[in-house]
Amino acid sequence: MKEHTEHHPLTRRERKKKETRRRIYSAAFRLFLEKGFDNTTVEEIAERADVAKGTVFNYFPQKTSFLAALADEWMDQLTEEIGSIEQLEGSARGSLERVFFFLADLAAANPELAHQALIESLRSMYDGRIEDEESIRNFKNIALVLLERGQSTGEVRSDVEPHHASTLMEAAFHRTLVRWLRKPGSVDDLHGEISAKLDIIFDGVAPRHETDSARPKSGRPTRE
Amino acid sequence: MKEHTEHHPLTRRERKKKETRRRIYSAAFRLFLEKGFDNTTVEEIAERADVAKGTVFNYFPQKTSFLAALADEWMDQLTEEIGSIEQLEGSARGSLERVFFFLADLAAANPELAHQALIESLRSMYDGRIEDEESIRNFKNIALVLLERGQSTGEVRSDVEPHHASTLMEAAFHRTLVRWLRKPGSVDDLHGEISAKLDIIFDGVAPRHETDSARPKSGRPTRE
DNA sequence: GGTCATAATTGACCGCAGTCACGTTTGTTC
DNA sequence: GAACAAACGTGACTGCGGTCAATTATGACC
Repeated sequence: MKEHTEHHPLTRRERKKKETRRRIYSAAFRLFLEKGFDNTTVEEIAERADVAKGTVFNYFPQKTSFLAALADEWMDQLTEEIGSIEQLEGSARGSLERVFFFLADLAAANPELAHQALIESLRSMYDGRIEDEESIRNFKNIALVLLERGQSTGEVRSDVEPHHASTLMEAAFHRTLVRWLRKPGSVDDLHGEISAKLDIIFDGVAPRHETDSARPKSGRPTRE
Repeated sequence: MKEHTEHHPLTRRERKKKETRRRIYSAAFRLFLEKGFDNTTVEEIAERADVAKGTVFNYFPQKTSFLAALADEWMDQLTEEIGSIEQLEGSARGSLERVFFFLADLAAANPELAHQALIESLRSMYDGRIEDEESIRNFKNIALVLLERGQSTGEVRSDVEPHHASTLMEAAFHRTLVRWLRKPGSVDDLHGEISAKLDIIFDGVAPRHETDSARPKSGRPTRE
C-alpha cells in the first residue's frame, strides 16, 4: 500500500485518516468499557465517533477487528518493554515467564475485553484470516525462538521438537489466561498458574540428569 | 426435567417430540455437510425438517447448539467405546492416548464440522454457558481422573498439581486437533503430534529417576 | 482557476439469528 | 363428551453485522 513518496511526513488526507481512525477506535473502546463488547453496536460506535456506519467498516472490516487491534497494541507494548525477542537475556524459562507475565498483566488490567480478544484471536488464527504465523506477532513464535536458543545452550533437550513444545506453551498460556479472565482472582494466582505450567513443560523438556539420550523415547514405536 | 412417570415408555407427545428433534437434527447435519455450517441458514434447516423456524429454536436454542449436540454425541461414542473412565486399564499415558486418538479419529472423519464444533466448545466453555466442569463431559476431567490414578500408582510425580497437568493436556489436545482440522493431512500425523505432546507432558510429570524430590524446583518457591 | 482520477464517506439496504404473542394440539379431570 | 391447562408449533417481527452503489472530498496536473 503506502507509497514511499518523498518526505512529506503526512498529507492532509493521511492526517485526517489517521485522526478518524483514532476517533473511531477510541469511541469503540470507551463504549466497550461502558457497556461491554457484545452490547455495543457498530452504529453506536459510529455515532460517538461522528461518522457513518459504513465508515467504521472502512477502518475495521469486522466488529471483531477492534479486538485484533487491541491485541496488536499489546504486542507493541511488549516489544516496547523487552525490545526484540533476541534481546532477552537469561534462561529460556525465565524469559518466557517474563513475557507471559507481562502479557498476563496487560490482559488482567481489563478482563472482559481481554477475554473477548483472546477468544477472537483463537478464532481468527484458525479461521484463516491470519495467514498462519504472522511473523513474531504471536506467543507461539516467541516460545519457538526461545526454545531453539535453549537447545543451543543446552537448557533444553535437543531431541524435543521445538514446534511441539512451543505450541504446547502457547496453548497452555492462552488457556490459562482465558480461564482466569472468566473469573478473575488475584493476579498472583494467575502468575502462579502460568509458572506451574511452565514448570511442567520445562521439566519435561529439560535434559535428563542421568543418562540423557539413552532413554527409549516413549511413543511412536507401538505403544501398548 | 423429565418426570419419572410410571413406566409408560413414551407418551405420544414424547414420541413426537423425540421424532421432531431427530428430524431437525438430521436435516441440520445433512445441510451442514452439503453446504457448510456457516452457509446453512436456520430457515433452510426448518424447511428441510418441515417445521417452522421457531420450532427449530425450540429444540436448539442457538444455531451453535447443533455443534454442542455433535460434541455430546462424540462423548457418548467415547463412553460406548471405553465404558467409564475408571474402567480404562493400563498406564495413564496409554489410556489418555487411547482416548485422545479415539476422539481425534471422530473429529477427523469430518474436519469442517469438527473444526466449528471445537471452536464453539471453547467459546461455550468460557462464555459461561456450560456451568464449569460439566461432570465427565470434557477432556479435562478425563485427564484429571487418569492423572490422579497415575499418582496413586506412582506413574506420575505426586508433587504435580493434577489440575494443572490436566488443563495442560486438554489445551494441548484441543489446540493440536483444531490446528490439524484446518489443514487435514494424514491421520497418522495427527496421532504423531498428539503422542509427541503427551510425551513432553509426561516426561515432565514422570518421577525423576535419580533423586526424585530433591530438585530445587524452579520458579515459585511458595508452593501450596 | 478548471479538469480529472482516485480515495474516502455515506446511509439505504440485505441476510440472518433469535424473539414472542398468538394459535393449535395434547393430556387431564369431571 | 365439555372444559381447562400446559406443552408445543408458528411465522411475522426485531436488531444488528455487514455490503454497496452513489456521492463527495482531495490532490495532481495543466
